[in-house]
Amino acid sequence: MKPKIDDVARLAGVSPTTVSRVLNDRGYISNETKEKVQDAMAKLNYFPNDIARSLYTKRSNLLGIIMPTTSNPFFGELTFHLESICASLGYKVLLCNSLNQKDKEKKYLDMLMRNQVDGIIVGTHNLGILNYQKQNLAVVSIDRYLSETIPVVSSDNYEGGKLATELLVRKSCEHIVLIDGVKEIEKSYLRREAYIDTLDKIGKTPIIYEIPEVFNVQSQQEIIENIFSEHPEVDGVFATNDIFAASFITAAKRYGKKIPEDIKVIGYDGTETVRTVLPDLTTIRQPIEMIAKEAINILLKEIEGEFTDPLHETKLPISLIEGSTT
Amino acid sequence: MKPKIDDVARLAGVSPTTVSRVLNDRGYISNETKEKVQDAMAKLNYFPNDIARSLYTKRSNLLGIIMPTTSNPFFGELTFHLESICASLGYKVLLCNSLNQKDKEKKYLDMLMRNQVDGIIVGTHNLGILNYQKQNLAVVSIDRYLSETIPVVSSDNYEGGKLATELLVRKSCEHIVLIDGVKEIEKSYLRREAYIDTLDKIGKTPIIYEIPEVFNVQSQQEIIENIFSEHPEVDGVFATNDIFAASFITAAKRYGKKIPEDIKVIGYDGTETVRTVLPDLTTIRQPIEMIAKEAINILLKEIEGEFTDPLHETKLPISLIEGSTT
DNA sequence: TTTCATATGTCAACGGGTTGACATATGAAA
DNA sequence: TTTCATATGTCAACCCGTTGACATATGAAA
Repeated sequence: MKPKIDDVARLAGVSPTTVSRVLNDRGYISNETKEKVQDAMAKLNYFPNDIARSLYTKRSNLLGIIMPTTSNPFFGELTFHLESICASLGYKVLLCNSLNQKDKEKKYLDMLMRNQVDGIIVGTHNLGILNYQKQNLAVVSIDRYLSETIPVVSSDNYEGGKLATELLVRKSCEHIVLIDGVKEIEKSYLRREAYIDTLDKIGKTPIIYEIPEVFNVQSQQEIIENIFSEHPEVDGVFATNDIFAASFITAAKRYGKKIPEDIKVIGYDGTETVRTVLPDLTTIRQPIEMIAKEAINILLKEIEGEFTDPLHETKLPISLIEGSTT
Repeated sequence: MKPKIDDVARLAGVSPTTVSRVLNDRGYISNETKEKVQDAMAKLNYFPNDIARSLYTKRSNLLGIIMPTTSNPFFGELTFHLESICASLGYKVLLCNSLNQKDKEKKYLDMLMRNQVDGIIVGTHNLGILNYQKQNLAVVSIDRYLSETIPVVSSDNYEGGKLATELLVRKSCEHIVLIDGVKEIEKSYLRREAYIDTLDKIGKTPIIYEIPEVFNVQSQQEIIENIFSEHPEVDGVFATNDIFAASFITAAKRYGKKIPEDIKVIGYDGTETVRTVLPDLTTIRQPIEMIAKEAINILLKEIEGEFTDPLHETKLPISLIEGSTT
């Protein structure tokens, strides 16, 4: 059986209250007693039961992180930073990979509520559910507009979309295709809007390809290949994430198109992984670590009840990284 | 205040015990009562407190996952699969990114113990700590030999290393360099051993480059660049992960070397991300999902106490994916 | 000598849900 | 009419650590 506080007390020859005082650094304890207790804990291999602790204190120090999937480099890196920061602040992280599936998100949310998480960081977009379940729960969203009461942290998507499109225009692309995710209600499409606006301004027509199953490589490839038959004139591609961009480049090679000579390509995200594996790719880099920091900042304020602004939105700066694909 | 079981009971007009009976599907309950209770729960937005529940049942249904970093595509994908499978089995996951740092791993382990996890899945290699802290804790390791009592799940690293090296030999490479991580005590180096054995057999000398900070892109690049000055004759490279391979290819380009004409390169892991971003890369693919499944299988058996074999090792099949870099 | 900061003990309530023991009531089958 | 499965209630103990109230003891400063 696992040792409990009474076992420690007995071995150390003190009362359970004293052990608790040592554990929580409360009241008066002599160094001598403190050491005796710590020795006993070490000897017994005692770990205080945080579950019992949480029950009494009503603070779980648990945060939920709901992401589509840590398989994706953007979310994988985001999750890493989020968790690292949480750990440094004494928060523990319950990880949820929802794959953007509504039913899974619902289940995960339920699970997080039952586990008394102090807050939730959301990187997926189906959680309209949150509205009425919210109650006092602290929530912060990354890059998704979930509801009017949930603060959003994102990078400057409009600026990013503008920078990307303008670069292609500046490089004399005449037929610029956008490869994007599917337009859904809960998600803002600022990258797309910037693309459309920028083309509008110079009298060009947007050509948009939507990839529905973000995490299904197969269908992704098929849709991208359609571009070559349906728009053989394409000479510029703005992909709203680097994976799409990479898939396009692969397809382009198969179709005998040279990059950047025949077609210029710019991606989005600029994750470390893609920067390492495909350093040539021109992309818009998101400040992933900064996003993580800011999201947690806001969430902690919500948890402490210091946060009141209902329509809070944080836009962090992006940067253009020019490789050799443009 | 959050509603509790008594609030639900009051609203439904039943006793708390009856609510508990509904929650746990225990004893006799009429459908009518069941519905009344469920309605009340819905109305109050009640979530049973899993913390209180765990305290009594002594089962947290919590698993700890300790990985170096989810930023890395291999571990990101592994974490995704592990978490997904856990979720489908009713287990919750506490995520830990240790960056392979001993002090962090120690802290994480401590945290997991305090949180009464039912088991731990380890993908890092510093946990000699586990030996004496282990007690009754169920642990399974992925690809690392932590101690004699901890089962290991991995893919067939020796076979993979052999396949990779043999491919380079078959493609007439004369000077084959291995790019590997740093050799440490707790980790097995079967990929490296296979490389050495294979070269030995045909009378060639191994040339090994070790990259210490797996997650520091900077130093990684520097070490790799040394290859060109120290071994300009190199015409084949076996990198023990795809990221190293990609870094080498980048460096090779900078040095005016053509791949595969001048130098042939094979990587390791074959993650979806790298397969998408750099599909040309020849690599040894690990069955990541299968590894995750098997690890959890074993862990659950340990938790249920059905597991006895102390020296358990599972080797899953790898496969060669030939791209155009060899 | 008095006073007070320091040091430790005892005790019980508390957090929220679970469970076993036991009581009671109803309606259908034997 | 008896019996029993079904249905629900009451009650208290339990899980484990925390905390406040209160008692007691010691030694040093005033």
